[in-house]
Amino acid sequence: MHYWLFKTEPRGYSIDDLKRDKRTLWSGVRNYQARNMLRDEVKKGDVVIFYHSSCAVPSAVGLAEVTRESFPDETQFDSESEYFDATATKENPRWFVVEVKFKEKFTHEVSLTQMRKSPALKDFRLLTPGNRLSLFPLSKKHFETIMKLGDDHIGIS
DNA sequence: GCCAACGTTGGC
DNA sequence: GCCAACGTTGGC
Repeated sequence: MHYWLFKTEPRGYSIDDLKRDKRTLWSGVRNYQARNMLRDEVKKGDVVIFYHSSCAVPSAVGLAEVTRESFPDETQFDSESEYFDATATKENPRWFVVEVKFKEKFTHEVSLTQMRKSPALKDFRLLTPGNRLSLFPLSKKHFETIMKLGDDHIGIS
């Protein structure tokens, strides 16, 4: 079992949207490094931290679980879609999706600022300059540290 | 809106 | 294969 962080812009698709939908296909990934991980390494049962980016308070906001491993992203074949890719074919698809289901929305979100302050997250990928990958794996240690930052906040606010 | 840090594209 | 130009991401 592996841990992942998936970035999303809440204006586009938020943890509340996932909570409402229960399940969703993680479509629209159009970066080769992210694609390769999505296609080859994200496995059923893996745990996903949902991260809101490009918003007022960038934060880890909840958890999801992978319920289906990679298969072709239909949006690449849809000329109406913003994710359409004219070079992709059904026989040779270029982009992939996984399915995730909602697990929980954090009572206390863990902000990027909060994470930067944690010594245990010094080498966390999200915090390294220029990190632009929309998804990446994280260690159990980092996962547990983030969960603890949320727990520790209880009673302080 | 600014800008750093990328990734992608395309001419050569 | 190099690299300049351009586009995108995403925090601030």
